[in-house]
Amino acid sequence: MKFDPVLFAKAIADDTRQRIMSECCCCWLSVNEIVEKVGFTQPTISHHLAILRDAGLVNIREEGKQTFYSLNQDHLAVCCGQVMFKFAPESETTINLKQIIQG
Amino acid sequence: MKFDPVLFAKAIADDTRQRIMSECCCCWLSVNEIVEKVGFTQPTISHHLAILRDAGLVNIREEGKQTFYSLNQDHLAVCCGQVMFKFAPESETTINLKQIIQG
DNA sequence: ACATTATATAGATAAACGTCTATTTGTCAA
DNA sequence: TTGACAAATAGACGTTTATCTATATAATGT
Repeated sequence: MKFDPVLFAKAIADDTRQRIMSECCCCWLSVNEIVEKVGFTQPTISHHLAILRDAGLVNIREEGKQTFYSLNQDHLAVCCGQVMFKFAPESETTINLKQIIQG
Repeated sequence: MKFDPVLFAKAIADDTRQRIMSECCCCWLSVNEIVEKVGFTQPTISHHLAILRDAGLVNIREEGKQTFYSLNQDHLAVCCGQVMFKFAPESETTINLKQIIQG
């Protein structure tokens, strides 16, 4: 369950995946709905969703034939925070963020 | 000067670059010092430093023959914040961060 | 001027990645 | 049980990327 900053960064380091993230940032979408919105083939979208899933960045809900995805905003925010703690420990923003989170 | 979340994510999405970032996170190092610490050839390190430079993630100081690099912690923190604002706008952490920065 | 040292750039190569088509798996309705 | 639909998986292919060796550029010391 340990945080892997390379896995996280690789997961978000692609234009198509960022478009998927934008589309299902704040709502649940089926794979087909994402396909229609993003404009690649269904296998390509499934491939990207698997990468986001492996990084823990999406919530998944199966419902009959369909599978719905939504972005896991909280985990994404945590990952960004971890990157800040690791690589920008002296930045004011990071120090303030740490105080918020820890109490 | 606009923020490009794909460029940023790609820049940090590599193990070697993250090792470089760790090494010169909080100090200035010459290219040769980074080469010794990270353990790849000098051209490989220069290649990665160029990618970090293009993403605005390093400060550069030329001094005679040598070039010193240090991680731009503030810009890194800003980029992480931008990713949070864009993809996790509803997360508590993001909302709190926004308040810190704006007020 | 020349040799030396530090860094950047060019070019080659192998591995990783993104996309596609084809197929498989699983669910539902008739 | 069959047919239709949704999603995942397999495999192929072209592009990008990370690394290396070789070379160029630039600064310093003799």
